[in-house]
Amino acid sequence: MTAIRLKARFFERDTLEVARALLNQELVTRRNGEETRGIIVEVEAYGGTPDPAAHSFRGITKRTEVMFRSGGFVYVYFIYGVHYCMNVVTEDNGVGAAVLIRALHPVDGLEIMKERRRSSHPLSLTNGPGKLCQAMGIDPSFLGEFLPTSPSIWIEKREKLPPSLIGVSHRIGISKAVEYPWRFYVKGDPYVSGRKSMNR
DNA sequence: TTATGGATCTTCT
DNA sequence: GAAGATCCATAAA
Repeated sequence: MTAIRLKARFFERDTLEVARALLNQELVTRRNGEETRGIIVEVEAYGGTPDPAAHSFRGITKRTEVMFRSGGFVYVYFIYGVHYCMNVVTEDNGVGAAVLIRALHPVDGLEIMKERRRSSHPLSLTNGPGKLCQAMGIDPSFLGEFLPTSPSIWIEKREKLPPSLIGVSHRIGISKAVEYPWRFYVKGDPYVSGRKSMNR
């Protein structure tokens, strides 16, 4: 079966729909001919409807400009002076919504990931937003890339995950609008972020 | 095994 | 000047 890249249409939808649909899709990056691949197993939705926790809440700024583009662009930001996090922009031009990729299940390029992450335990390669960016080589040079056409980053289509396998919870690491059930993850996947023992 | 604090920088107040 | 969509090392129990 040939791999098909997700098109702009996929991302130009309701943010919560896109968030759920992104689970089980395959994220690919290519840097210097080195390819890394991982299945998306955990995401969070931001923006769309009024969302005080989203970077776009206060309107367009230099930092959040990309988030207001049409669906399919890549929004990368630097956080806590240490880590990068990656989002996929959703909905139409001017909305200001995105889906944060929180965890991947690595499937290809494991050796490259281990080098970039300086070895460490296999399970902690991509089980968190900062970690997966490091493992996939995602940095500010990916900011503003367009997934449907970019030569360095894209998402390949896989089977849609049945609702029974999708877990839902509140978002992690924020202090506003904490109660929104906008975090989605693949039930039972060992790469979902969180403390090692919390995998029931 | 769980809890706590440091790292370190961009953006907005 | 302060806080933030995090991670990891270290300390305590």
